[in-house]
Amino acid sequence: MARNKEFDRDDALDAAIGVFREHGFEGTSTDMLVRAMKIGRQSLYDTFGDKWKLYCLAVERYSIAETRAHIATLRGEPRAVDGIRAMIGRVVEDAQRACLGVGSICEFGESRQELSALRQTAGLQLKTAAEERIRKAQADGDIAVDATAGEIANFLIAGIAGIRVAARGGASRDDLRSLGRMTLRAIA
Amino acid sequence: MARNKEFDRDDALDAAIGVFREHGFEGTSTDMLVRAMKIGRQSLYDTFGDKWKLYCLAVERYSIAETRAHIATLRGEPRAVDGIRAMIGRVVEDAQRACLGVGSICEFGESRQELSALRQTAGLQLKTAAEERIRKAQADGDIAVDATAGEIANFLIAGIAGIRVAARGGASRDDLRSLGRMTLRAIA
DNA sequence: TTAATTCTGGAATAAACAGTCAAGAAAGGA
DNA sequence: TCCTTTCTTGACTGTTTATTCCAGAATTAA
Repeated sequence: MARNKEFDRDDALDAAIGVFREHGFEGTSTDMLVRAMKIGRQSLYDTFGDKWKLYCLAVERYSIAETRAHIATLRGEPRAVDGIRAMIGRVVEDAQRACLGVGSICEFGESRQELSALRQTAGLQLKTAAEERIRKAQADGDIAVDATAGEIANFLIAGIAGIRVAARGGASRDDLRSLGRMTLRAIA
Repeated sequence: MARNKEFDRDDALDAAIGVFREHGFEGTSTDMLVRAMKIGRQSLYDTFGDKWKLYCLAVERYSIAETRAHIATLRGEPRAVDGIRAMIGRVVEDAQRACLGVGSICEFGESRQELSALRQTAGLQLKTAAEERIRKAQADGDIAVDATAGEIANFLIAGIAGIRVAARGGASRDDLRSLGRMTLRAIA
């Protein structure tokens, strides 16, 4: 069995993610994808099916990576509240690049069940991990106890979306830092 | 000079807004627009130029109306903090329908200066009005004074975006109400 | 009524688009 | 070496798109 150059599927997906997060699904043409992914048109169709399947795979890969990064940051500090701070801090520092999750939510809402299912999986993972750390931080006396961990987790996740929309809308780095600070202040 | 049925330009624009906020610019075809606006294709091009100009006009009209509504709600209560609460409450209750402002930010970011300019105008108006009420509420002793009115205004606006993204992503009414409560709690 | 004007709807156009096809280049296994 | 497989390339197809054109219907002023 002869194996060829056989481009890296994950690298190609990462390139597709880069295009989709900047231009959305409808704003992206297959030509843009082929050029960015540096593969032949036929390889794209052979490997990923069609544009929609590729988009779904891109969103899935992005969600998994982003969720994993959030959770790693969340757990990366011994003190739970510091992990929460770090998660928000990471969002602020990375906010120049558009978020494919937010983009796909805004573009499609709940109209595609494939996307909704993907989001639910990733969202639940993140929320569960966040709740666990929030409960810990509450037990440490570092954040408010007059709201449930679930409420606080949802608030943090919505806060992240708010920061990312603000960034996409042109907010300065200082504005974003201020938003991060306010979001954290809110749960203290 | 003979004047005909002469469809209402604003009604037509409102219909276009309805389509654009649900499907975005790229996801909307001129056929969808013509059908929703209930005007002839030629009338659309005669009256609005082309699809992009129509989109810009739709975003402008939407932004003006939405900003006006925010400010009216903000000022609709004698106590400043109640106006702020009411503004967030209105967002929560109206969040089933996609926001064209958030949609256009996510779809185009800062890549179209026409849109960026529109947004800046509307955003500044809202921020200024919010700051004025925030300062009042601070003077009343109803909200925190350890953050500037500008910071709090930005936080509220980002919070609104976060609530709207959450809603678009399928959050329940109760979740949204909880987000509103948390956002308000944050500035108290 | 008649004339002027405005909207409509379908047809035409030209570009962009997603997706397919087929010939060949590259690369490794036999 | 030759064969098999995989990737590339460019051309091709058929559809969808935005936009324009045009003929006629509707509407109102004179």
